[in-house]
Amino acid sequence: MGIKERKEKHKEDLRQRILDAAKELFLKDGYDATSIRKIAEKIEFSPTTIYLYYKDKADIMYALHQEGFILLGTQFAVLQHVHEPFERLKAMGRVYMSFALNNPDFYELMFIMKEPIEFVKAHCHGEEWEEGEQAFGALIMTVNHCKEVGYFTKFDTTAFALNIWSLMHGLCALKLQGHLDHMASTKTEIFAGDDWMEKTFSSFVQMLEGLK
Amino acid sequence: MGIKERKEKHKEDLRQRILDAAKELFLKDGYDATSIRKIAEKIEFSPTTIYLYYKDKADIMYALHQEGFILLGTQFAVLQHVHEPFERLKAMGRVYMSFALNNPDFYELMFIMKEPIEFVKAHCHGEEWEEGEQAFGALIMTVNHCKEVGYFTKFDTTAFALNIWSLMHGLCALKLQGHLDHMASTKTEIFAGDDWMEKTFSSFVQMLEGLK
DNA sequence: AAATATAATTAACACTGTTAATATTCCTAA
DNA sequence: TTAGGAATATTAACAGTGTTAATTATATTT
Repeated sequence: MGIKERKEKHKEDLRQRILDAAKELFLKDGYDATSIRKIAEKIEFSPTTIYLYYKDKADIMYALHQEGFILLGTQFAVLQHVHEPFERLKAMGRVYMSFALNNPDFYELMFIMKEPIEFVKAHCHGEEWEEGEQAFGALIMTVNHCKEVGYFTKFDTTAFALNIWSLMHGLCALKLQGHLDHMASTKTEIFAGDDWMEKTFSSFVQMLEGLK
Repeated sequence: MGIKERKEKHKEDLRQRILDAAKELFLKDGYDATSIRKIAEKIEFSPTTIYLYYKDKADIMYALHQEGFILLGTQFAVLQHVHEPFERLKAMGRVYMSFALNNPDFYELMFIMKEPIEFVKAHCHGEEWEEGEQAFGALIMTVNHCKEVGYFTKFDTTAFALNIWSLMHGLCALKLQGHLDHMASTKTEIFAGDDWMEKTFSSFVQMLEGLK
């Protein structure tokens, strides 16, 4: 039955081609401008064909959402080689920030938009979406390691990890949505100099260092 | 020329009626579901009439965005009566959190969505949008007052204020987009109990208290 | 009352996601 | 080899969206 396998492979191929086309459009023009019809045009198929391979637009975007988490996951994975826990924590912050700045569309899809997480809730009830949880798991672990070497000893691990994630996310989100730049350009007397993301992050690190 | 004035007033009235209809739909069904046609139907006018009073949809949403900032501003204004700076800072955090939870659609429009801030950039070049900046100004002032009574003395005021805003925004945004609840429901062993927003905020306050 | 300015409307454009019905292709069994 | 049936792809259509141009109705001024 080699023919059936080839059929299956062909089908899997087309599914991937749809995703690649979607990804290209998405990274170029963003979520809204990535329409089913444009994806179809890119792969030279009829728009409705796409619905034979993906449930709907949210399904396609969820697939990209997953790709994003895998990408962030691989960047986090490298940091497991940094043995000193606090150094690793700082490095994770830097990587998170870089990821957001270098992949703004992915970041938006992964952490800002509602659609993908609602798709998870609606269709992936149960075990799915390990990728996202893994990243948070890595943070929890690192905070615990930090506690072992004397940091944050008075704090609840989960609450502290949420603090860190909230701050990093808030900083990235405010930057990406243009709020930071807007403040810097209107409140010039207070926002002297530039790179306030870096300055804010440094200030946060300084804060954490005081908690040893 | 009393007639001309009445005409002007009538025109201003319709502008307000459009905004009220938009607000009602927006608070009920959110941004996307608030269409020009639905607004028009509500005020019993033709859809295109709306374009005689507002430039486009973003213009209407910017008006609501402003209303949101005025609402938050009034809630902040009350806190000026809290004299002890650190107490005031904590109260501001609580008010910010409550505002986000009680007015999720407003919060999204004000701090999460791109459209309104891009509308500001495109059309309100210059002096406009004091409301938003005022809220941040209040935070800067309070941080400075905290420094005067011995808090955060080693930190740059602007960077520290950005830290606080980032954390509060990140926490609210993660909550509103469903990320917090998702984590709590999948990582049950780590997220025992509930109200992790409150727990995270408490942890943050605990952190700030250590900086005296 | 006629001319003009203002206000509101209809019709249309160019899109969007999505579904039902139809056509085409391909593999299997007689 | 050919007929039947399943899988795949397409066309047509629905119900929307924001927005603009052209047209009509209303009110004001000359």
